[in-house]
Amino acid sequence: MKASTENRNERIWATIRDIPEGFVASYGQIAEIAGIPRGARQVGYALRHLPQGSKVPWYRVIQASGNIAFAPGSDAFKEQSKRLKREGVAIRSGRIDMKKYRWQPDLDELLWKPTAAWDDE
DNA sequence: CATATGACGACAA
DNA sequence: ATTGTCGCCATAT
Repeated sequence: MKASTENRNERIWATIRDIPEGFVASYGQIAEIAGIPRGARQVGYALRHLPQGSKVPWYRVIQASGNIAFAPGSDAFKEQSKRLKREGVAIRSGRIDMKKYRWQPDLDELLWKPTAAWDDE
């Protein structure tokens, strides 16, 4: 099987699982922490392939611009907005204030999961 | 091996 | 603030 591929997605999902409630992260940010610099689109790919019923907080991942990746008005868009608001993340005109809600992992936090940030081999 | 695709991102007009 | 272009990276055909 494609072990490398699955590992990549696993890493991405694991990283997303670390986003604390009430905060969000951009696709690029997740990619970087997961060890795939410039791999924002890969995060999108991984999310799109999320197994049903997974507990990964996919809705905490948004575009770097603060926008939700889904088309405004779409069901997915509504669902994501709903979940975020429920956690206390304010959405103004379909946009989120990154300055305020962007997840900023601490060094300590990263040290707890070294494999997520420093796996190069 | 060549193209097309996409839950992205940075930047120029 | 908006919109269009081009760059990126792994997959799918």
